[in-house]
Amino acid sequence: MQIRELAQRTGLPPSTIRYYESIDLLPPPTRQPNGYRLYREDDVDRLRLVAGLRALDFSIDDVSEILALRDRGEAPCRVVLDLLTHKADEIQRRIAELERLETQLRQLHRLGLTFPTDDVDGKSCVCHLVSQQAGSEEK
Amino acid sequence: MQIRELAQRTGLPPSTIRYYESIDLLPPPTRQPNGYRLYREDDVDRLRLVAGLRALDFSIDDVSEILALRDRGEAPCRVVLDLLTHKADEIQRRIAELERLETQLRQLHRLGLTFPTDDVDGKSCVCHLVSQQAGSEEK
DNA sequence: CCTTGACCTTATAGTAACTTGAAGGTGTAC
DNA sequence: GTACACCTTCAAGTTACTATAAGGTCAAGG
Repeated sequence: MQIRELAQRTGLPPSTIRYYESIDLLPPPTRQPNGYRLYREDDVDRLRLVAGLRALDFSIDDVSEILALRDRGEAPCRVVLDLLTHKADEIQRRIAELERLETQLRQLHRLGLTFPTDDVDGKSCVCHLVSQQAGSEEK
Repeated sequence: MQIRELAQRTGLPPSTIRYYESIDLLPPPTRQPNGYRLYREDDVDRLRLVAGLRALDFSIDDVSEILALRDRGEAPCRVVLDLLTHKADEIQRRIAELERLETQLRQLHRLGLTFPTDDVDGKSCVCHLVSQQAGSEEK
């Protein structure tokens, strides 16, 4: 099958498939006499695993590692399971962060509404509120 | 004050401050005879506004726009207020997405635990579950 | 035979927002 | 005089692609 069919069966655009090949995530496929890439059925499997992992927000590096295990004949399940937990925890933290952020934004908005919107001296302006965040935070 | 002090008072590393200058987000400061950058008090204010907006996840482009308004003597409050609401809505959507993702990850993990972890044929492996995501989704 | 259109190819650059590294100058303390 | 902590510029690296340019291939229709 040509690259377009592989693309359709995995949900990834051809450009991404070529990109994956260029970074050695996918092995170079055989070529037709005219130079076109020619894929086989198990390329679909492999790429579906990649697409699935990427949809779960795993990094390319994680995906590489999992594919490498798989290529060495080891079952990557244990590793994948660990990564799943890790990733879920990470996302939980990110959600908490974003929730804090959203609260802040809405609060600033409410506060901002109580100020005149054409005050340029910066003292009773929402910008003043925003500025105060800096310096009061660390990471 | 030198760049390090400005950095400490705004919570940004010196490299970021130089970067902001290089993309014209900050005006070039005066220089000491030895070539070192020399900042004034109101540079702290300006950079704190930038840091505050970035901490609220506003893009550099948004920040530029707000600073441009401020520099033209207009109060950016109305614009900032609009952006605040926009951004809060955006974050709300992102949170929903991440929550869906987290649920998926945990579910896969639970499912994965019910499978043998050393099965290489790929049929009863968590990898198989992951692969199935691709093709069944579209965007 | 020629053209149109849908494919395919490679290589290069652009995206966002920085960070890191190289290579070197400056200023002060011991 | 030599560590050391600053400072400087410039270039390249990061992440995961996407977009563009410039061109080759193939089948159908006129």
